[in-house]
Amino acid sequence: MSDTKTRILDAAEQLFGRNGFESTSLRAITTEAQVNLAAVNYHFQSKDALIDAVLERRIGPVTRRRLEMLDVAEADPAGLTLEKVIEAFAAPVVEAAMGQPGLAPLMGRIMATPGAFLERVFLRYMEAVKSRFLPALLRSGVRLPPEELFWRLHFMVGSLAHVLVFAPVMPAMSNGLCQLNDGRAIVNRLVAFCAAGMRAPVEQMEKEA
Amino acid sequence: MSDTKTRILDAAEQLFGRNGFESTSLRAITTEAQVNLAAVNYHFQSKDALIDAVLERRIGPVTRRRLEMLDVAEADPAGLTLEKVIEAFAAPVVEAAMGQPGLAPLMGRIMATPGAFLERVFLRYMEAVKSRFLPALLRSGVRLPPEELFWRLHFMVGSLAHVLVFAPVMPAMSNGLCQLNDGRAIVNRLVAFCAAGMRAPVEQMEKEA
DNA sequence: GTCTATAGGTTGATAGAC
DNA sequence: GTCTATCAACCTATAGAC
Repeated sequence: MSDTKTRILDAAEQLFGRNGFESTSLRAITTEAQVNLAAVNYHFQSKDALIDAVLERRIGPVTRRRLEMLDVAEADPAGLTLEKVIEAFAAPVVEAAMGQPGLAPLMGRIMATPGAFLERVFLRYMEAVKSRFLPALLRSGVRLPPEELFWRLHFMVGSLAHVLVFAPVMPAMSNGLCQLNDGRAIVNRLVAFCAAGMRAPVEQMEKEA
Repeated sequence: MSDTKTRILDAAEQLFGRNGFESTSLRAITTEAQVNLAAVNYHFQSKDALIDAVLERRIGPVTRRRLEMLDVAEADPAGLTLEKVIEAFAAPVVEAAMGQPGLAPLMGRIMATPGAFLERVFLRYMEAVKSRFLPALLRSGVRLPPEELFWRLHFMVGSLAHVLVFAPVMPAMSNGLCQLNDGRAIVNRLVAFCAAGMRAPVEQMEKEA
């Protein structure tokens, strides 16, 4: 399984996460993967198709796991808490990211980069997630005006994306205070923070003069 | 004031925000600014120096405003609430970003991109912010283990950065539900969410077997 | 200060031998 | 499937006329 194609995918994943898609040259990838430059265009057709393949390989399993966890949580409607819904959203991506070194920033980049790449991913995977998680949030007892709910979901995704993007530098940034070896602990902190934020009282808007 | 130098800065700001630093060529900038290609290297010395100038122009005022607002809040120690501290952190950047169309994604990108650019900005501006805001948080009544506090600050910055990065596409992404014309309203929502998150009870960590 | 012209390097992609 | 060699297009930066 350590054939050329896989080695290219592995190297591309690391470098895309570290430097972004457009700043990563095919030459950098083939050097890191120790394969020939032409191998990229043989196994994939273009750099764009390689990007798709890199995303495809990781996002599919995470999306499936998210929906699985949500299924489990929703199987017991009475016990469906806000925390369980948020955990189903956050845990799969955090665990996947922490399990494979260098994967986190790529995941974060996908969530935090608007434009062509996000749309490509969003339309293909996130639509299913959104259509399942929004109703689940409501069923879990969240009572918010639609606009407020959308903003708070946005804040939540931002927290999650930020954790992933900064994962490689987090220990250094915090002077060793924050470590990443325990993905479960990170998810727990994130869930506690976001659940409390979701339950915050809705600010009354002042009337304009 | 609409001289060549300013036109370059304006165009660079827009394009850096939209496509990132490395994906934006000097040609794209000079075309957008309707100036000659060589003007960039005349007025600035290099692309790297241009990036610095673009950042410098916007971040300085925001940093000053942040510290000003914190000064005002801390002038009345009894009334120093968590909300006021978070607002002093978030409001200046949101208001600056919303005031100038196209500026938001650049601000978000600065906050959400680790690596050379963040370090350049972080060391020059954020160190002052951090050294003032962390103590202010404690004085406002936050009682958290240092590790937990750092994580929650990280979550908060992530929410803020995400709002900025996605500002241009937020209305479309929410099917028109979330608009950006009222920066104050966004800050209020963000403050409510993050303050509640900061006040969340600390999750008890399970002992490892 | 503004321009043209160009140097010198890197990129993605491909043709064709093995 | 893997390689070398190469193309055309792009990039940043600069030299030098005006």
